[in-house]
Amino acid sequence: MGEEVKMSEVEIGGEDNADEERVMEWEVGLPSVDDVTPLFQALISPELASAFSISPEPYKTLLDVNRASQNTMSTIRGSGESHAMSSKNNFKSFAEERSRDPMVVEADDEITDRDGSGSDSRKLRKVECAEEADSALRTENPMDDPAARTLKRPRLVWTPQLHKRFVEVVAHLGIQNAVPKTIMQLMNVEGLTRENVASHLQKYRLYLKRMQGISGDGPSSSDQLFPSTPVPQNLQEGGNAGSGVHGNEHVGMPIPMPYPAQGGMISMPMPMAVYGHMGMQVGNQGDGYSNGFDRNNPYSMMHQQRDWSSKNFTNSNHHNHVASNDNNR
DNA sequence: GTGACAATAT
DNA sequence: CATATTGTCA
Repeated sequence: MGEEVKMSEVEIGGEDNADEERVMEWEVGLPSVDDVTPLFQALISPELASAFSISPEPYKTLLDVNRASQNTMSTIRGSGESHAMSSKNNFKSFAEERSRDPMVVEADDEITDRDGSGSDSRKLRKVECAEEADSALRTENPMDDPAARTLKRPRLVWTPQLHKRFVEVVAHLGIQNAVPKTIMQLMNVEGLTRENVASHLQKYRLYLKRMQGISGDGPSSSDQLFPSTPVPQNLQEGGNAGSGVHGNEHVGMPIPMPYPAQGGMISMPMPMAVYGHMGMQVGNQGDGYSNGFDRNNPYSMMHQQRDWSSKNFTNSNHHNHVASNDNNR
């Protein structure tokens, strides 16, 4: 009890950084397949990756961890709410201004080489700095343990990539076999809990139900089940950690992903496709294959609600929720 | 005040 | 495991 009252998030008003309004309806925003088709282009060809022997997840070096934790500020909104706010609202201004500004083109961040050497001058960068500092303030506590396990983990944000992964897995399992536990395992995304999946699955099912109920324009009309996951082209593939090379640590390849995919994308896709912002975390930039979500930290996004349908640009700063790359499974 | 998400409880 | 409820944010 004490002061769980949020200090002044409302009065700040800066919270509206990017999510102006959520349009909802996943289908919305998904143009016709025709529209998206031409846009097709893989960020990095799997073969190319293989050719270069790019490893998805070689190993977690101390450096990585360190870096990750550094960038992994995350506003742990579950536990400590009070302290964080004060300094946060400071850079909030930037966020607000930026997001409101329609011509925010400079947001185009290149993930190519940004180890933070000396190319920081963007406002965004500044924001990051602020966040960083902020997190530092909170994080400098005695517990040096990078894992921060027992702490409540931040709210999971289902990024398009993550969702895509989810859908794929469900598709492969078949709706009938798609149960939280299995899905979670197949997704093989560390940090993802069964609860997370269950919750999302619930929503997903609702979505499916809604779809077939209404309209009937479903893929197969009476046949329930869902879309073959058209999977948006841009983020398509690549997200999969296992490019075939070196099996993952344990468990090994989760999903073979046999499925057709681009060959016959049907219809009724998911919403999360078009929007290409992503200010993904860091941590694996060196790997060279940073494309989609990291199989290690599903939480790499900004704060909480999604703007998937909204403006895609806005790279956003939001807060970074993140939960270190650790999990207590 | 409403809607939506994710988390949590049943 | 599925569903219902709650909490939080925009």
